[in-house]
Amino acid sequence: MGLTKSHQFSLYQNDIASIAKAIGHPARVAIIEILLTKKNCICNDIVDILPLAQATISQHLKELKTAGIIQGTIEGKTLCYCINNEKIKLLSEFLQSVKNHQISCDC
Amino acid sequence: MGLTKSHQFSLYQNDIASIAKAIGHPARVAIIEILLTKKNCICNDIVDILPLAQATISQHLKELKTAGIIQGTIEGKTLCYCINNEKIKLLSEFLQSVKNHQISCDC
DNA sequence: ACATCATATCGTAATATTGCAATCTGTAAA
DNA sequence: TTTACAGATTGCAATATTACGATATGATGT
Repeated sequence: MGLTKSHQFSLYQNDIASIAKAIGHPARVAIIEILLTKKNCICNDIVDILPLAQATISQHLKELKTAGIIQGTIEGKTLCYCINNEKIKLLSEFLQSVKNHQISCDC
Repeated sequence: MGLTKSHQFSLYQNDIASIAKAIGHPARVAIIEILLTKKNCICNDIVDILPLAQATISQHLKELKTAGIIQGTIEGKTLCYCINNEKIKLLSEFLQSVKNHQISCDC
């Protein structure tokens, strides 16, 4: 036990969940916010900004990358990260449909 | 170690993260979808629909409730769950701002 | 009162996540 | 080539999550 039964759920449900899960940590929300303040790409000041060790941030970046939320390209000595809107859109549309399907509720 | 450094991040960042985290499991995405198919409230068929034990589903419902995504009211013998749009909106608006801030990127 | 049904809670095992120091890798400057 | 820097990876400890059987709780019907 303790193993998530992913195979029991649809591809879509797993996809939505993995995007949301990637956003589900304050450090990763912070990273996304930092990526937005920089014009487009950021070449890693993140370590200086956030109160976490370099190894930890590298790990969080990897998770965001694995979930497809950010992309990184090597640019000489440094890495250049930016947000991939595809996944953001997918989750956004899911939330939109939740809002739309919502009917008056007495709860 | 192993303890998330929540206090190092803003209330907003923690809030967004906890909403996303709650959605970050396929079973919980499935539960949300089920709640949408029922007109407004659902009086627990979830256990019959999902391939998980009753205890597990109860736990997932609790997490969604703790995150503020769903609300439950007792209705005689059964419980009546429905979605609370406030939190959905908050995360939705965050994603919207991510999309809006996005500027052309060469990555 | 008793049985029944719907859910919650407890206890526990398996697995995943978080965080960091230390170390490795690859690029660029000296 | 040596040095220095930016990141990634590894190894490990602490903690959290997932899942479920068993049991508790609480309301309804008999």
